[in-house]
Amino acid sequence: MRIVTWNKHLTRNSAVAKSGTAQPRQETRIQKKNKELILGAALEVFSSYGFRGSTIDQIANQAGLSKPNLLYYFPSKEAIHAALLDALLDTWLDPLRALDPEGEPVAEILDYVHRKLEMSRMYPRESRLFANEIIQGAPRILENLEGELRALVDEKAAVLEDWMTAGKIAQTHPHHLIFSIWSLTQHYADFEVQVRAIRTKQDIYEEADTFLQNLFTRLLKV
Amino acid sequence: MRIVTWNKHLTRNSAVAKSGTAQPRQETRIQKKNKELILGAALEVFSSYGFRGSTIDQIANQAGLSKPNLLYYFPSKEAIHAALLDALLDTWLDPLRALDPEGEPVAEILDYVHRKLEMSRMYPRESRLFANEIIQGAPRILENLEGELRALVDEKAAVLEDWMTAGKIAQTHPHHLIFSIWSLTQHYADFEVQVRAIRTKQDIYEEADTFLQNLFTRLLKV
DNA sequence: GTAAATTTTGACCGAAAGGTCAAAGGCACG
DNA sequence: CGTGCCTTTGACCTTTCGGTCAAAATTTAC
Repeated sequence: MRIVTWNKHLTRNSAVAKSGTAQPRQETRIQKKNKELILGAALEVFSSYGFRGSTIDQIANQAGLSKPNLLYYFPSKEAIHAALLDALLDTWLDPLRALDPEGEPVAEILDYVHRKLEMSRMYPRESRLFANEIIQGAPRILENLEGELRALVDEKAAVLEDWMTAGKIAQTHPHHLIFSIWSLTQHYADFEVQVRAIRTKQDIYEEADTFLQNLFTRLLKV
Repeated sequence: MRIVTWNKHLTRNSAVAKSGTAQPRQETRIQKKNKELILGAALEVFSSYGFRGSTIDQIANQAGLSKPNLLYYFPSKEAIHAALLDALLDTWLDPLRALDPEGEPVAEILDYVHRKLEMSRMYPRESRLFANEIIQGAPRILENLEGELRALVDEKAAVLEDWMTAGKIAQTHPHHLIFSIWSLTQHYADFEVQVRAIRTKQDIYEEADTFLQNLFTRLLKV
């Protein structure tokens, strides 16, 4: 995925003026700090209100910066959003990538479920950021879904299918098996408000883990 | 849930002037037509962009009305949204209400799954309207979630628990069983773009139905 | 310590958004 | 066929929003 870093002020810096070639001068400590600050604030805001529902002022406010100052680091609201999705999309799929074709089938899948649930527990805002984006038609990441994501899923679905053919796990639809893992685990992050409105209990994720491990154990048993 | 119908023009109509009591004059045919038109358009727009991401102009445009004309029927953007959620919340829970304590346990649950999936297939926009609202913290329906919804879920969870105690279905966490049905079925509506990006196939819902029936059959088997 | 570069800010701009209003255009009914 | 209510509209108002800019403040590099 394309990394978005056209810093206005960096394109007219001394490196360019002196050498004529546009080799990006390295980030200053302030730049690094503030970009992280902004992305953190943007995650908070975008995940709560969606792209169109969020304002630059909200993000700047959350980050403790003035609006023009924020726009000094990112050229537009779009750019912040893109940078966030960009950074996230990669790490978000790590649990699925970790599914090992050489491992013990049932354990691999149960591990995947566990890791994915852990992602919901640790990074609910990230989960909601994606959820918001996808519910609203994924205008900014459709390409990635049809490209990278689809390729990865197809690859892993093939692994699952092999396991089924080999009689290591029960026959089901491999793609829908993956969908089911996503939906079940992400539900606890994306619909957290609803879950907590109904089930007022501290350790929701512990209950969920027990429930899901049992569910998939039963589903996969040959 | 409170019904929202303070039509500015109806509060100063002749019925009031003549009798002194505020008995709402019945809706004209034009009012009925246009209100439906507006709610339909609003569903389309709100479900695509969320509340804050949608504009009155978009809705008016979609409905083929001018903005002031739309605001003649509903006093504000808020009011349209409230009316939509209001009407929907009720019917959305019908499948769960239909779960019959006297029925055959496994069949009842499998039917519920089927009905819920059918809702996703027939009313994906309604599903996304809720999803948008809940992901963004459910600011407008939190009360309903903690009230009506929770009561209904608790009631049905008790039924499930009875079935488990009686050995009619396998032991699991009843609340999470309900959550799992919601998440699995709604996923196909809410994340439709993602599902279709990965699985380019016409009859996704047929596949899903087969998959889910199998999943819950296995989960519930004693 | 000073010159150059980086960072921050207040003032400002044009467009879009939610909503109002008065007046005009229809419609229904005696 | 005219009177009174219902419906529609264009013009307008205020606030919010995304973004710019020039100048001031601060850091960095020598």
